[in-house]
Amino acid sequence: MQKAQPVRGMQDFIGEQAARFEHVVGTFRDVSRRFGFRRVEVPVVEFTSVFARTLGETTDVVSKEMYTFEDRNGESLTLRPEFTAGICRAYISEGWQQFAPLKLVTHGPLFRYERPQKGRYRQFHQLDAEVIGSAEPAADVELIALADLLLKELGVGGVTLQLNTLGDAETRGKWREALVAHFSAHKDALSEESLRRLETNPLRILDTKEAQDRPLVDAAPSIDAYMSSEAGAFFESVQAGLQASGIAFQRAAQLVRGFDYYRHTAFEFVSDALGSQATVIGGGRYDGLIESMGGPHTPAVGWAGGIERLMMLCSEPAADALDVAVVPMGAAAELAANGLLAELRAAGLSAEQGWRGNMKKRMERAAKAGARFALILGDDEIASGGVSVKDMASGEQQAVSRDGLVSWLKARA
RNA sequence: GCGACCAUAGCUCAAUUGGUUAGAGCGCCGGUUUGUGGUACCGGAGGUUGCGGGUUCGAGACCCGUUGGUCGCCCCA
Repeated sequence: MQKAQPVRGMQDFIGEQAARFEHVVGTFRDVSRRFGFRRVEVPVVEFTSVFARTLGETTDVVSKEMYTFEDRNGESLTLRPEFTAGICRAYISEGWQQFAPLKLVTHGPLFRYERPQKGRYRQFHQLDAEVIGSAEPAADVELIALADLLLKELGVGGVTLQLNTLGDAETRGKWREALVAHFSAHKDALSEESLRRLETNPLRILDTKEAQDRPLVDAAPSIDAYMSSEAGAFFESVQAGLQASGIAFQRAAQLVRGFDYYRHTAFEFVSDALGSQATVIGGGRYDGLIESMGGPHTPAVGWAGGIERLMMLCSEPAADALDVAVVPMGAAAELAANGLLAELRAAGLSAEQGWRGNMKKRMERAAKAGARFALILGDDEIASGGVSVKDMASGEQQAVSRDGLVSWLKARA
């Protein structure tokens, strides 16, 4: 039999890792609640067409990088590689138009069939925030402010916000044409990679890592020259809103999104500590997506952030402390400990006991569990109707009556 | 899909240019103390050196394959 092992790119978390995961998700819940975002739940599995249609049937992304399989009815299903498409599908099929504008958050596992590397796994986890049904730049500002506060509360340092605009449909189209014309005129100077992108995804040439492309990219036409007055005003408004919110950003002219449904704002919070997988939170406005999926024209903006990447960058969460460890000695005390534990837990205190071993062993377990107090319960205590309470930090020990025990502990724990 | 590096105890790592019964720290279990932890001392369990083949008198070490990991490329929704 094969040795038990996880599927490639899948991870198991325990201890500090699990605590960090919980810390990131818990902070996200808390911060998003303060912004008035509501939780939404959508399936992990969708019809393949939900993702294929929004991503383009022919791209690498669809053909090679999705977990796609046939179910027993021969239907092509896909484990979600992102949140947005599924949420938009739900928006259309559940008639959530009636609730618009919607401020939604969710988090959970996503799946991409890729080669694992630093901060990139086949099953990974993201936080996700979307505003659906609002065309106002204020929605973009609020969404970015949510991400900004989240990073601050997590204590993530060394992150900068990069901001760009892709303009409206008209601006984007003209700019794209100009870029294609520019690069096509200098094909002989382009790297092989960029030549390929010229055919598949010309905007992404701006994102090149090839030094030889640098001069051409720097000389490429700027979107600003093609910006419609409406698109220009929108971008100005977003920038002014960020400034007024006290959120620092950098204009990143090379920051682009390949798909046509992206409009206006594009942004990424980029870390200087994660190697080549540097984006911690990325998002933008996708006014054309829901329409392209067969729904009504619906402006929307959103972002997603990788939980694993945030876990690597956030400050270490405080270890969970245990209020009370019960240390029973003898059969009568072990029996009595059950009632004592029930009482403590019902009162809101965290309490557990060592299930076996002599007193030394149980005290060791109490210390290892991080207990504030050890409650020693033996024949002497049962006879006197009290409990010996040891403060694990100071080592001081005193007798407390059984009747007043819970209130005594609650006052101190 | 491509490239580089890596794989020894539960974990982190040793093992002289290929040489005999593969070691240590931490952790775990037990004891010094059958009613006292965080520090001490003593003892113990735990390895077909990822897996398969090859070279050699002899392989943890060298070669080939394979699986997995790490980092990068492609891609990045």
